[in-house]
Amino acid sequence: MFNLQNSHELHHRINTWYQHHARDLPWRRADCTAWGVMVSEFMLQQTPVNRVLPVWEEWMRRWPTPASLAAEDSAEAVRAWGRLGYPRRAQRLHGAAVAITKHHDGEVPADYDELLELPGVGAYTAAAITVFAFGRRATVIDTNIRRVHARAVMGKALPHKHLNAAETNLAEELMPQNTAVSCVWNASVMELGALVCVAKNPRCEQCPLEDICAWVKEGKPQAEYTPTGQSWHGTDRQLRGAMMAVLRAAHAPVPRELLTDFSTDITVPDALKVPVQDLRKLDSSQEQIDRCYSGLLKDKLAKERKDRVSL
DNA sequence: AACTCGTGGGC
DNA sequence: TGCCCAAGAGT
Repeated sequence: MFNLQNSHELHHRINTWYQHHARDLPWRRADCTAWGVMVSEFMLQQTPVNRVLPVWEEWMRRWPTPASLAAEDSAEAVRAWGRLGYPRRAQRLHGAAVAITKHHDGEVPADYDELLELPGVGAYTAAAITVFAFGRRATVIDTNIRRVHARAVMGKALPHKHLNAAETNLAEELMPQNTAVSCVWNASVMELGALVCVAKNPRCEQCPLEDICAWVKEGKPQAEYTPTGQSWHGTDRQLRGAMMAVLRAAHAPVPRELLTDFSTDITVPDALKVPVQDLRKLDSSQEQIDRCYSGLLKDKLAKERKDRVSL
């Protein structure tokens, strides 16, 4: 394990690397609002930067403040979310905008605990907004940071399956005391994990820590477990994703048949520009279809009458 | 604590 | 090609 007494060496190396290699992302610019940072953090949950960029730009243009989003129906948020995935994030972001408008005078709160109260904001997002939007001192822990810590400090190929107290304690111990330095540190470690210390085929020759990395020192031992893959083909998720595509394209309630009967040819109204090829590839049981249909209603991605569905 | 929730690029 | 995985949150 890396000697924590030398953590200032880590700070200096990684922060210096960041000065030269950080991407110029719009939500990192000085003129980006706290709301802009918040929107980016929601979109970046489990979604790569390159796919977020164009959607974020559109959202900022359309909803420059929490109040402007809160004034819309949540269905518009889900539509504007497009194919980013995990559409409940759009609902939660809309819900957070409503809460900010109602309880925080329309301003994104700067306090960690207040942020945590907002829908869709967990430990990571609350810390990220605290640090990146307000320049306050908080410990940011995401998948990139966990991986860098696991390798450089612990000498492991991957972090534990689930974030635990030991990892959290380590992250807090590694935090620079100085607030301004700590903010750069959080961004730097995350960026290093995103660009260099990546999950597969890490670019160690580009890493500022190569000569002191505990994992490299140990000869890059393999992971102690193999991550369980996320199933997709033939699952409810695939089917629900196809249904969501239909609902996003529709601006009026959709007949149940349009969502559930795609065993043969589907006649889609011209006004409804739907990627039906996604639907036709599916081979789902009626039971599965019903389950997904109910799930959409249950998730309030759809509502009201059960024979017609809308966002 | 373990599962579930979408989507698409990279290898 | 098929599998891996990505700035997590909620239950």
